[in-house]
Amino acid sequence: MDDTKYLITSALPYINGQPHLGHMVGCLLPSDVYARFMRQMGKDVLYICGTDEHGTASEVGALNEGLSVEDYCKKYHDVHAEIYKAFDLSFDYFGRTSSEQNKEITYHIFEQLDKNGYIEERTIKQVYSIDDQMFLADRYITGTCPYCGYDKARGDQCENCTKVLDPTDLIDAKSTISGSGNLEVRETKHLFIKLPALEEQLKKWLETKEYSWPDVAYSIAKKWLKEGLQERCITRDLKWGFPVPKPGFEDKVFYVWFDAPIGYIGITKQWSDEKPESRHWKDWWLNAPHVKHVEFMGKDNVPFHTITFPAQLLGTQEAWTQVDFLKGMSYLTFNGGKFSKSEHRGVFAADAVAEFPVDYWRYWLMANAPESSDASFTFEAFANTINKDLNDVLGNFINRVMKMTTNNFGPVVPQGGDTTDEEKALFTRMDELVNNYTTFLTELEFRKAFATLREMWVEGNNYIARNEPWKVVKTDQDRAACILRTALNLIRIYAILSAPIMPQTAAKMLNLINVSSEPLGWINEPMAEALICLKPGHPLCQPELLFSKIPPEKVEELAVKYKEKEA
RNA sequence: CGCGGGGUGGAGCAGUCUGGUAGCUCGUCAGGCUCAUAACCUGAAGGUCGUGAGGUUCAAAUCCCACCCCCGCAACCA
Repeated sequence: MDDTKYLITSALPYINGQPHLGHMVGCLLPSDVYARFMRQMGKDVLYICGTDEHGTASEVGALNEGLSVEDYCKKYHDVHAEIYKAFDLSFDYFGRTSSEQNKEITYHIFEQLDKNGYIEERTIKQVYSIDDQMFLADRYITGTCPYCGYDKARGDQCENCTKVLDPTDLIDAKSTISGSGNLEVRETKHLFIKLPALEEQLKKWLETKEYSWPDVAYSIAKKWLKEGLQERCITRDLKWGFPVPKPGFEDKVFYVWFDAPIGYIGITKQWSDEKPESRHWKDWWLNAPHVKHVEFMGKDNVPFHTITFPAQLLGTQEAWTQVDFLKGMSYLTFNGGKFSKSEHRGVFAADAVAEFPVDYWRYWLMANAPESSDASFTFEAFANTINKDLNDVLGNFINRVMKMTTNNFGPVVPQGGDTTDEEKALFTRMDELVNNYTTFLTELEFRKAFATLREMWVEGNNYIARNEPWKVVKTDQDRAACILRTALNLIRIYAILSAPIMPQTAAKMLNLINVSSEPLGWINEPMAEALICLKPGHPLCQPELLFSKIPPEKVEELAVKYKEKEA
């Protein structure tokens, strides 16, 4: 008996701002599809996500909206939660990094690191904004680049000439928060995690992942180690965050990237605290060798999940669950460029669900997921796929089979006829495809998986076209009954296999053929059995269209509306 | 400058690790069918795989070298 438990986490979306399609496809959707798939496979799954709330950006965001940071974060936490619910993300718990539970675990991990000698104090010089009454991260300072004269150079780097800068290099430096030029350099004391001391341990651990992690993830991690790790500052001079529990640092908080990944653990504890009698967070995180941790994230997050967070855990010298498999996604671009909130370019998740059914988005995004390289979203491509794959191939198959059946045999699975070589050929082909599909999903090869799912739909149309039941029914009722019965059984298979990517559509499909969606398992038996599951006489519902096409006018309208094309 | 990823028929991708007559989806064209959402099925045309009359090899999209282009990263933005 397989007692492996699967801990599935999606990178925690940052609280500040609305999630867009890039966020959805970068970690949220793939993790959901995987979690749903694994649950259908009968695995013990815990799927965790939440909002990442600390950092300067929330403080600034709150300031701009005239809210306290607490209220601001609460507000946007709810916004995120609502959107993800609309996208049918099936989190077991959607928590917050600002929770008490996360604070508790962050403190514990910090104290262990400190006790084990992995923390050191350093005094650094940092720019202080007198008018903002706060220290500014280099990013939050702009001025004129001393090398190229670009007047919007940031304190860490000039985007124009790409030179790496020190904020004190800037001419006429200003705070991006208030615009004030009233800045001065002050000394400030901070805590650093001694990553170099953990380098050897980390390297050893990482090497065990060479063949199980995707190339992108492994090579990014290896690059960091190759260049040599540096001590990393884990505290900040901010008000919003967890106060540092160390004498002399009470007025500082932890750096957002210190407590954000710990959030996976803290949120698990939020989950278990709701039902302490039956849920135990430690079963998933501490001394839990049977847990496989699968993480999903965008490629920008990879170093934090492969280097800094694992190092934090290693340094405690406790047996925390580390990442076993990690799926790093590339970026989805909008018409070749970046999604940009400030320029209103791109489609935000909330817009998306207002325009089309969620399953359209889920299907398109996953079938075209940016796995090996960045992918581009355009409404034209989107409409193309929805019209072709969902309407013409899948939707039409279901509709033609349902109508032909009810018109000729009434609303029941027809009786008569025995399986012939035609059906046996179909069984063989479908066995192969289902097997491939399951393997691709297990290995998180999403594009390949959904191309295979589509192939199964095509196979259904193929079977119908070859056997021509509309002709046969005039001469041989029994044979026609067998063909349609087999086709109706295909609908059941399609529903079950489509459920991870299109849960609502899958439920509708099962409704049409009067099959309960509870519990929803996987197809593990051979097709010779699976395709005779619906027996003659089983009642059917009235045919109903599952999808509708996106007309060219709509594509044009949306392209303009979302500035894919200039109006 | 450095690092990572990418550059394959009109579009989007697979194949590259383990070298051996270039594959898939869309689109296009032709045919079939008419049960079905003018949907479905079949077939065809179309590329020599960023560049180099580079290297290795009997053989390179696949290995090596140089260069070009695109995207991203560069550790106090998350």
